[in-house]
Amino acid sequence: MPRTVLDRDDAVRALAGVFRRRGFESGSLSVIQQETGIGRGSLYHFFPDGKADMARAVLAQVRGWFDEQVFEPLRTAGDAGEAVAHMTQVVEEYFVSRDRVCLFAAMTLGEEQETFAREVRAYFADWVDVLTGTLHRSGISGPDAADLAVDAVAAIQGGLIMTRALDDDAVFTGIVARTGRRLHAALS
Amino acid sequence: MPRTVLDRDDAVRALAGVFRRRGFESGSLSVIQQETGIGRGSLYHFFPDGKADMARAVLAQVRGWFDEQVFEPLRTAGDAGEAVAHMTQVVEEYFVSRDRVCLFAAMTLGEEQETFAREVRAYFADWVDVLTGTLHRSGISGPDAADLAVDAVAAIQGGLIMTRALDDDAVFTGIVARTGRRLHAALS
DNA sequence: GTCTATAAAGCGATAGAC
DNA sequence: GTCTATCGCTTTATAGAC
Repeated sequence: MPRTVLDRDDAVRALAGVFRRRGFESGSLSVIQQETGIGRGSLYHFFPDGKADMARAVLAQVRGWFDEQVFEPLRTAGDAGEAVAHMTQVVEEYFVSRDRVCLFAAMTLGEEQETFAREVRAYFADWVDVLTGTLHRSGISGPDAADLAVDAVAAIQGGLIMTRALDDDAVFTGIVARTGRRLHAALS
Repeated sequence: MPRTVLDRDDAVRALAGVFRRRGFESGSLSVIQQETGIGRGSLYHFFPDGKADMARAVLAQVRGWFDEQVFEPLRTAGDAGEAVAHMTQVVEEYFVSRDRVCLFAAMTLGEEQETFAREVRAYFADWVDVLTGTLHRSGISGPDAADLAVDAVAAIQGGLIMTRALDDDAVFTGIVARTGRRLHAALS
């Protein structure tokens, strides 16, 4: 028996995978144990409050990734067109390589909705706000920029649903490409 | 104690409400019993195979509603502009009055994904196909019509996620309005 | 930090009376 | 068609050895 010793970050990454594949409710501790190879003891050592702690940690890790890779580049971008191109590229890679599931979107359904309402709202509000800012700084009016930003984030999220439903990655990549094109057209 | 006697359709409607509010996995039989007022006995009388039967029945009822109210009007429409306006109007009313949850979209996550993959795929594929047909018949090229249709359905689904996440109905109604406008612009 | 055993509660599903 | 009682199983969470 290997009895591997790992740190909390490894556990969080493994948990994120399980939650994406099985959902938060369905991903029982037995399943988590099997699919991650982490025993009950370790799980409760890292996450004393159980599943709620695990979900919190996973969401925080996703949030951190978006802060670094998506939100901050949009905030500090010189050229809005490049920033939008960068956003669509990294977002597409991110979701395609992670089972086409957005864990924050998943948290808008079911019981866990209320538990993580604050974090979920902040994630989407910040994404929209920071994209609105990028568009606005390059000359688009406030209201137009806000509409374009909401529509873009919604398109990406809807694209994830459609690509899972139709079981076809091209649906998502097509939607992301056209979303980028629409933003680009508004910038010129 | 009332001991109300009801038929299967009443039960299906009540179940749909519970599944929209709590999710399919979280909606346990105890919760279903409490929130619908239907006892375990009645539930298993109407749905002998248990929760899977209940989910199947609820999805079938939603599918029937969309066939009548959305898909068929799009198929038989004379004027594409009117048909699109009708679609956006009834779809907006439907989801706003039903907790901003699309049960088919909810079924693209978690365990139940595989169980209902066929029905989920058919729902979204038919919606996209029938809308593509409406746009194509009014002169839009095949590929363009298909892209517009996928984008429109994705926008609506993404709009539901965003409106739940931001807890603001105006987000959904705004997205639906602009989606209708975009389709309308393509038709002129 | 990891393991196993186990407690306590909740789950879906069934049986049989009414 | 509805009710209640109950079975068997799985769940989350804990305890204590290593």
